[in-house]
Amino acid sequence: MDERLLKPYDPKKTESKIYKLWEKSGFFSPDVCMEKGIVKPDAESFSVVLPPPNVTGYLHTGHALMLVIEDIMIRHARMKGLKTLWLPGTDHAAIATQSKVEKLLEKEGIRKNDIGREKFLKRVEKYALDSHDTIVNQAKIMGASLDWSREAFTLDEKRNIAVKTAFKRMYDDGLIYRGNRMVNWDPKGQTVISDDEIVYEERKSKFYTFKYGPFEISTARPETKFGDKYVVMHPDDKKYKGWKHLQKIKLEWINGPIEATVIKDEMIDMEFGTGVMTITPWHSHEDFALAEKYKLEKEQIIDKYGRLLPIAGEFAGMKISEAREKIVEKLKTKGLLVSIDENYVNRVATAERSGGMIEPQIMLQWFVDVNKKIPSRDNKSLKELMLEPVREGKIKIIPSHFEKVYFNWIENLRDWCISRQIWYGHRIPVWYRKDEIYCGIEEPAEKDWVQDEDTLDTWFSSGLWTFSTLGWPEKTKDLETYHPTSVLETGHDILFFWIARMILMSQYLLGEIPFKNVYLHGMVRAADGKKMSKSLGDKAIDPLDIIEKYGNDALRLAMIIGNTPGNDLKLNENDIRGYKKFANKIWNASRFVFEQTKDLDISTLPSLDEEDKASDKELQNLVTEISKEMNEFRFSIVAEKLYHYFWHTFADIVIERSKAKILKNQNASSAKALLFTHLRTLLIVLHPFMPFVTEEIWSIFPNHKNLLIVESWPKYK
RNA sequence: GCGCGGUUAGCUCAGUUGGUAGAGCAACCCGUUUACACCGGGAAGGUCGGGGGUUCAAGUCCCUCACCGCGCACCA
Repeated sequence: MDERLLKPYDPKKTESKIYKLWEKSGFFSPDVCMEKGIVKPDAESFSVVLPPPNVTGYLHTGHALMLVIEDIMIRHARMKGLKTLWLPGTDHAAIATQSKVEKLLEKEGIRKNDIGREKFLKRVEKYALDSHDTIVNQAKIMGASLDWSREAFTLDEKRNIAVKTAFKRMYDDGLIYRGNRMVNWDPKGQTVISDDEIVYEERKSKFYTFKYGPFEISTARPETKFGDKYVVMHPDDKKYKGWKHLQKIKLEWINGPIEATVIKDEMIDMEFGTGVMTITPWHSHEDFALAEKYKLEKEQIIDKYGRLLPIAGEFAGMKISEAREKIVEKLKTKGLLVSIDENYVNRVATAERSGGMIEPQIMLQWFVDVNKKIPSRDNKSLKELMLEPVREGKIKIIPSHFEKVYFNWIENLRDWCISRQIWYGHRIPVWYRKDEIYCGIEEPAEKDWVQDEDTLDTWFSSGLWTFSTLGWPEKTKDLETYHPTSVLETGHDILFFWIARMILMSQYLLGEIPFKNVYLHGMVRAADGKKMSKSLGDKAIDPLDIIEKYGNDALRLAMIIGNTPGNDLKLNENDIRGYKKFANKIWNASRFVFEQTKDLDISTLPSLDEEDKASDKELQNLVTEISKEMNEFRFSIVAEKLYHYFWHTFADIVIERSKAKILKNQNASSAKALLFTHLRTLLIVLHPFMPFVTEEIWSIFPNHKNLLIVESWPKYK
């Protein structure tokens, strides 16, 4: 009897040892599996790219869930003999990482502008590297069977070439353009952000109504009203039928008399407020659109630091927050204030990362045109290229109801603003010389060219992830073998940010889909249902603490059983404790089997009696069932069935029955053979779910040829 | 406002094409029979959110209402 079996199963002693064994074997790499004859050269491939964790610290329970689900898929595929690649990497996460480091520097009393771009970037890179090391180390503790030999980083040299190549192609095709357009300016982070990076917060604010000539207008933002010289009403509004479109009126406003123009447009909601509003085209998406429609003048009121410009007269230079009440006071003195609603609730746009209040501005930025027809892609637009594969079922989203959400997002999609005024990230590959502009992979050779100061939205490089990691733009063997990837598994919160952008990039640059299946997992919540936030650094449950306490296999089962795609998971310590017992149950059952079968000649197993044949058949049926369910990604149900079968059929029935047979020496050989084959099969099918305890038992298994990680998945009908 | 998801045993949740409800944990009773007390045996527990419909048959399909959660849009 192996000494290890004399004590209860000890995950702590076992897990790191087992992971090292796997790493040493090289089986995480499909190339090694082929060299060693475990995978046939003509085998089908199964590939997954790891959604690269941000290098902003450490892994949380959400990452753990992702690693568990993907590791299960990968281990299963590998055991089925597929050419299996799980490719790791990390994401530089431009804004997220930069603002994290800025906050750290703040504590030292340093601002990034004090030390300059170069020095600051050094600090960020150091931080990113440390985070990377922590993350890789954690992923290993979690048992992820990733092919580390192919590891990538969204901001490394190879990925930079991919980014520049992608940018240039899109630029040459007219899909990337530079223009003055309405963008979301974050005065706190001092950068533009995309529509998707906005978080809306409900806030109670004052809602003022003022006299505006013969009209009354309402606003929550009096400080933007200096330049308002257009007053808009609905053409069908009977209250204002006396006024004509483009009619001029003179009126007294904040800083004296002005001339305003009446605009009649159907965008107005007659029922809201007084049914009349003035517009501020420079600082509102909707007003901008209206101004474009009627070719109205646009004036900037607020600068990029959130201060009022000279147009504000005596208020110029003031911060918005400071100016607001003073402006209201002045209007009141002039007798133009009608009322103040103190209980008005509106949604305030804030920046996801910095928390700053978004100030829409017209700015010169870089955009991706999502509506332009692309000749090289059958005159389809990027929008169409994103819609098509999902609509046609080439890309399957699990659970399928997210397809509707996806379509809805694309239909409302505006051009994607990709330039950012931050330092950390891929620099825009564009150079300027007076009025000339040059876009290229390399810096122009001649003198006097100055590169664009801005960097790219981090999702631009993430969008290339399925193929930039496989060597694109080079035509590599990896790219040919593993792209499109089999599954993209990630949280549903980045459906738009990432999944949509990957489809965009792959469809446009490669003319093929990036992945065949999208498996969306839910958010991991604490037992009380509260969100375990990733960006706030809230370590409600640290996956590593759980592993320390209960072992990896237990955590895995707790994350899989009862967790279906798209639904949130409440992580409950009781469950984890229960699955720790299960790992021990497997351990003890194995001890019994090994004890009872040590005299068994496993080269010629004895035949089974009728009763045992029936049990054997039952297991075969189970294997058939779960094999099908594995292929449909129904991991929750498979894990539950295996748990139940092992405990309540194998342990409670098969083992118990064998005791009597062996004791009485009636059909003892049949019972022993059944114990042996049952345990063997169960260890194999349990392995993707509980890799550590099964691999450890496998190492004690008589006559095992290789590691369990590369053992063949049992045949099924 | 538009859309999506949820509502099943005390708790957490499964339940694939419709065929008279399942698991884990908790609680209850019995048991220390040498793989395992990180255990075994037994019993209990649900008119599947409300209402209506289709069907021989509905947790499962359709309509409707309520509550919870989420996404998107608007907010002068």
